[in-house]
Amino acid sequence: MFGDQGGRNDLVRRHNLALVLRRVHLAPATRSELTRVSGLNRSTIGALVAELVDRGLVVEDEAAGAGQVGRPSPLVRPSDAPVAIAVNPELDAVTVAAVRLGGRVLAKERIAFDAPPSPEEAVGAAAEAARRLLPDGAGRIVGAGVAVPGVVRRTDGLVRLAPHLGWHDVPIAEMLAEALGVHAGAANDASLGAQAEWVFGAGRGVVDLVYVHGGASGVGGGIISGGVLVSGATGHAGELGHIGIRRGGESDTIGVRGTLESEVRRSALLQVLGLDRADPDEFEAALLADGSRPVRDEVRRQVAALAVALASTINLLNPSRIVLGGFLSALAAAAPDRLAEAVAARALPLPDEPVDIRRAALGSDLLLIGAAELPFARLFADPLPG
Amino acid sequence: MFGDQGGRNDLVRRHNLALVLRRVHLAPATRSELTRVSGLNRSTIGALVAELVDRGLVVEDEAAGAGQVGRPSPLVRPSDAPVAIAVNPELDAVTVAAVRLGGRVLAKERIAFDAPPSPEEAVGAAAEAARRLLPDGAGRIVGAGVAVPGVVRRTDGLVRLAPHLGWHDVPIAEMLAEALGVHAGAANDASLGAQAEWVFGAGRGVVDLVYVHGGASGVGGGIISGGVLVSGATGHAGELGHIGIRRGGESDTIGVRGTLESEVRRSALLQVLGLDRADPDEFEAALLADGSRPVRDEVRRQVAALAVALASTINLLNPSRIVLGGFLSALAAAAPDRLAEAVAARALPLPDEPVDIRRAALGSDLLLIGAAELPFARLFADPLPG
DNA sequence: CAAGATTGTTGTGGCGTCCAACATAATGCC
DNA sequence: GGCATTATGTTGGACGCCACAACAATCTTG
Repeated sequence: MFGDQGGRNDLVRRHNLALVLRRVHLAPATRSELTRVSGLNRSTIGALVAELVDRGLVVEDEAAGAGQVGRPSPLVRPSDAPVAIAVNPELDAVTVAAVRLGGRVLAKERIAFDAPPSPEEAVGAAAEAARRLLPDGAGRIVGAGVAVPGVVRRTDGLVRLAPHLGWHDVPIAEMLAEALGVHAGAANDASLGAQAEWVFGAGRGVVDLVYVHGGASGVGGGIISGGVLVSGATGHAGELGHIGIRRGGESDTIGVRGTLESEVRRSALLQVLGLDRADPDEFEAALLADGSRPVRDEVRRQVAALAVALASTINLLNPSRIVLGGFLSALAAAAPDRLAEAVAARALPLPDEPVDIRRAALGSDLLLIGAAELPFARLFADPLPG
Repeated sequence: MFGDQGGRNDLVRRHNLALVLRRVHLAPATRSELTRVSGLNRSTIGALVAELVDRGLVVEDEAAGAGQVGRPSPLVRPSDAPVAIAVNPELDAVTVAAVRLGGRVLAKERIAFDAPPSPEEAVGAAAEAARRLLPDGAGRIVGAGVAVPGVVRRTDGLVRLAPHLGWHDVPIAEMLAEALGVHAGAANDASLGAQAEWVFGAGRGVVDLVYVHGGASGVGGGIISGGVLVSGATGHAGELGHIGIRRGGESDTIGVRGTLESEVRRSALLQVLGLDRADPDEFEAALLADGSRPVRDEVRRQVAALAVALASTINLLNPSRIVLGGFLSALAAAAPDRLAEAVAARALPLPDEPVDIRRAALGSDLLLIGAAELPFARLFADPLPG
């Protein structure tokens, strides 16, 4: 908690405030629940909650008593006031949302583009949308976060490389902070998706988790180890798409051959399905419905490739759960047993410690919820000035 | 630091004691240096050091003043009294050592075996050796650690699988604790080697590190992320040997084909070198001296395979440094540029953030120093009762 | 409606660190 | 050699934070 620094007493206070706030962010809880999970004294929890209420970060509902004996404990829920601006630039659009604590998407807007938006266009669209989404007094913006389809340096939100957008060394966080007047962060989209699934989705409560996201343009992911997001030295850990799984093969988006991303592609599945484009639900329905030979073969091929990469990841990181998102979720649904068997065949032979492979639980708001976690994480790190 | 628990004042004290002790364990430091790195007050550092001295964990040397203006600051060094027992069972021997804080190997003993030692034999040999290494009053045993060539559950030191020793679900830590009368831990040998290189070797000061160890029986490793050893859900993260890198190929020690361990093998190098067996120095000398075609080809083949696995690991974890130990150190030395280029070709194209690939710095004491870190880590977690 | 149970509230005490003033011990200049 | 300067150890008092205990509040149960 204090890192390499010496701990002072006021840091204890900050830590405990963050603990309560983060817990309430995960899910509303009564004061007595907070007391139990934190191990702190009732009186201390009372003081902490009171301070957070003072700061406008949480609210207390009187209602609670659900048939329990004893004095009812007030339910502590995140306040509606603090709002994070989440931005997700893509090939053909920029999506902007206002997100409340608890991962509640308050309002969302999609601004279409004909060509990939430039950084300036994306920031401009985000700033305008933010003003529309949050008319005066509708909330207090605590920060902003950008989910970028590319390699992002997490420390300062510099987009090192976003091939599909054509961005290269773009200080997107800085630009957005300038435009909005609040602090902004940026990170890889799949890595933020991982965080969202971890906090609110299929990875809830799990401490060692790997999330793998299959997007139209490639495969990415995120790693949570010991309850902490693994960011790596410069913050772009989690690039599962570039795991090497075979010799030769086709090239992926960064020109490397035989990687997960070059073998497991949504476009190849669309092709055998005879579809031009499809939204996630249509895609999955088509994949499950079509039992033709070419589709079965392609699914088998891709599941086998995915299994190699997952097994490598499992042997490397020993997660207790793997969450598959994007089109990988549909791919896994098309052959779940085959996938599980292929993974088990290549992973360490510990049959009584099987890895739990699941489908992502969050829908289209995934990346926006994840992007909002960037400013919220800052809030948790130091709840008071916010 | 406090995990999910609420922080209390006495935990701050414990944290700060551990901070000082761990820092002194890394390298002796003056009190003023401790003040600077911790950010704590002079008076607080004084009190913390005094308490650690009281407990017999550190000592203060009067000498220090190296031409500096001002009152000289006493040098704080780890005490000689606390000793950890380190045990490393292998195919043909059990090595036991007494290790002091600071990673100083006080005494070492190798007990030879004709057949792989059984758990009982290994523990018996360790207990006997410990008595010989530490006659009465030569120190206070703070705990024991076992470096096992196999898959070990870190939480309780259960050997899940050690194929070369023929061990399966052996509670080795428990057995050793029973025999020695102190707490004992156990972990995978390569993972402990990673920790040793991180603390005292080529990974010193680095916060995001991957260590890869090439042993006679296979390839293993360890991951440090954000200054914390990644242990995974059950503590056997770091099995780099079983990363899949190609289709087909030979089987590795757990029967999977086309893994790093099946492609990069010491025995294959020994074979082309025409050697039956060789110690590490002889092996490296022979590899560097022999420029014949078969040797060059085999080195190239293995370097290429290693590069695929390293690049996958880099893309997954974004470490700032990779340390190669065991025979991989010699392999890298035989073709350093080729390795660097092959890795760069498959890693994310960020040429200004190159990964620093280095050879291990610690010698034959690596695993013993790493094993000793297990009990020492416990000591740091709670310095007082120890 | 009373007993029992659980939780919020309040005031006191202990613990750990910071701070400021003072003491100590080196260097550097004369 | 003596004195100013500088850096650090040492000591006592103050502040902040949490635990604890006693009391108050409010529910369920019979």
